[in-house]
Amino acid sequence: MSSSSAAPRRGDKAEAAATRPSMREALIAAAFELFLERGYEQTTIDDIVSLAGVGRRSFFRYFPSKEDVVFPDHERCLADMTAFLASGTGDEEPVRRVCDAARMVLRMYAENPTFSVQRYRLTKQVPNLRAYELSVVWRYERGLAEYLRARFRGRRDGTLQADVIAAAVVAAHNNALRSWLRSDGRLDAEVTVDHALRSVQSAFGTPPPALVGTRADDVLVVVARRDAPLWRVVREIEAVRESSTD
Amino acid sequence: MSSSSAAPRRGDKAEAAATRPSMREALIAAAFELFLERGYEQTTIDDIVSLAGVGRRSFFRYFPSKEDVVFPDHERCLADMTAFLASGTGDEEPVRRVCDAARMVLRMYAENPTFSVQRYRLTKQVPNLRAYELSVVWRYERGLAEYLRARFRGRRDGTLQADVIAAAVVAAHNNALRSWLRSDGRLDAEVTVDHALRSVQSAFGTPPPALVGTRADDVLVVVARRDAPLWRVVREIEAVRESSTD
DNA sequence: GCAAACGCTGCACTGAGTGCCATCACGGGT
DNA sequence: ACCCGTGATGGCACTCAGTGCAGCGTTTGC
Repeated sequence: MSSSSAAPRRGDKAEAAATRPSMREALIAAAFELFLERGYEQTTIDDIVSLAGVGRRSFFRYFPSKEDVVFPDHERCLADMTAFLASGTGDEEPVRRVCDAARMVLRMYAENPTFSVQRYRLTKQVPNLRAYELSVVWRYERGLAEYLRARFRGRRDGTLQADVIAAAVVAAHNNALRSWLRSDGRLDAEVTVDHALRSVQSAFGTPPPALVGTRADDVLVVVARRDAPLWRVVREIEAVRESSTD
Repeated sequence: MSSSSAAPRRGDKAEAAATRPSMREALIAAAFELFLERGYEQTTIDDIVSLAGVGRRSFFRYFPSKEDVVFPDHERCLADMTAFLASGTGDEEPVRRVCDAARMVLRMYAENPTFSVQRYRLTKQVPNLRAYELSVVWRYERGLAEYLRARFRGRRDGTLQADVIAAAVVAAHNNALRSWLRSDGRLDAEVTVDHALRSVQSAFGTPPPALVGTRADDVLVVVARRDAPLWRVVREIEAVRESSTD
């Protein structure tokens, strides 16, 4: 969604509320038209505003910098994600929660496949845009990390765990996202990201149920319910190993 | 090492090879003097070059952008790290190897504590520099990920695992690095980073040994050597579960 | 109908970054 | 000793992103 979905019909005053930022949309459309035609760096702000038929100063009213026009929806998405994380009751499984937050972000990409692919190709070859994207991704990662830090408060190495898990979730998400963007429609975004996140979730998740761990000399014997979450098993193994080996 | 360690004595022609870029050092010194005195954004290139007593054009001969002068040593460090990763025989434990690479980077920070702390304070409050630092960190992360991808070639979800582990290593490294930079000398850099990396290493390490997994009805029985890397155990469990439950 | 507010525009200015050419120091060759 | 090629430097002019300011037209509230 975001950028190009809303048609920029103008004139009617009743639509002002719904189509308020028609100028914004026009600028985005003009910018991408030129970026795709002659490249990002070969396009100046003047080119964009003259194609959109607006004043140069207006561009910077809607976008603080030239890079921002390429990521028009991330500000809102980031706010959505933060709101989602804050909306919890506090007793959810933290790792699952941040994975769900990542899935939200993916959904935003998946809503506008063609736009996302175009932007991907653009950012892939323009160092400036790549750098900007990194700072965007960093803010997502900070959002996840802050949430986890709060949830892990008091836990040993809580902030370390939080930062590492946030980074792993973002990396998995991006890996899957890029696979999908490169696949040209042959992959399903949700499935791809689910798979990637599941591997992170199983590595770091720390859910509920039961399991028994026993140690005999230099062999470890574990008996677990087949439906036990993998990570619970791992934690039990860890506990047994540390109580003995250390 | 890096910036300010080499004394910029000039004149002797025999030293030309060793002290070649004395101008580079002068520019870095002038830049930091002004950055610390009046701030990064309040300092123009003209201010720097006039303090250093050189022509404006020469600045851009040594630094492609204003941001680069803040990170004068990363280019070399990145090359060192890449060379280190490439220098292996190929039979090292991959995760340990990338952790060692991260330790190399830390050592570069630790060699110039005061410089590193100054830069940290600068980048923390200048968004522009923060963004630039992200792109630097990203290149380190890509270096690690590329190495792991090569080592994991053929493994199921190899690139995914590689990206996630690289991200986790970088996150752990940065978490520890920042703790150290904030600690004002009260922490030991090596110890702090070692601790952080060890937690990642134990979570993702996948070294040598053996393990047996068996399934009986709705119960899973796992027998593993006590020194088996945790992750290897998890992978076996995963394999058994998927082959049955799916 | 008026006034305050808001959105849009143009203009002039700063500062980063680049291309081009003149200059100068140096080392090698004659 | 002289000349010349090379490379490092400096100066100049230019493009372009981004900002502050002032003017102006439209909308909105009273």
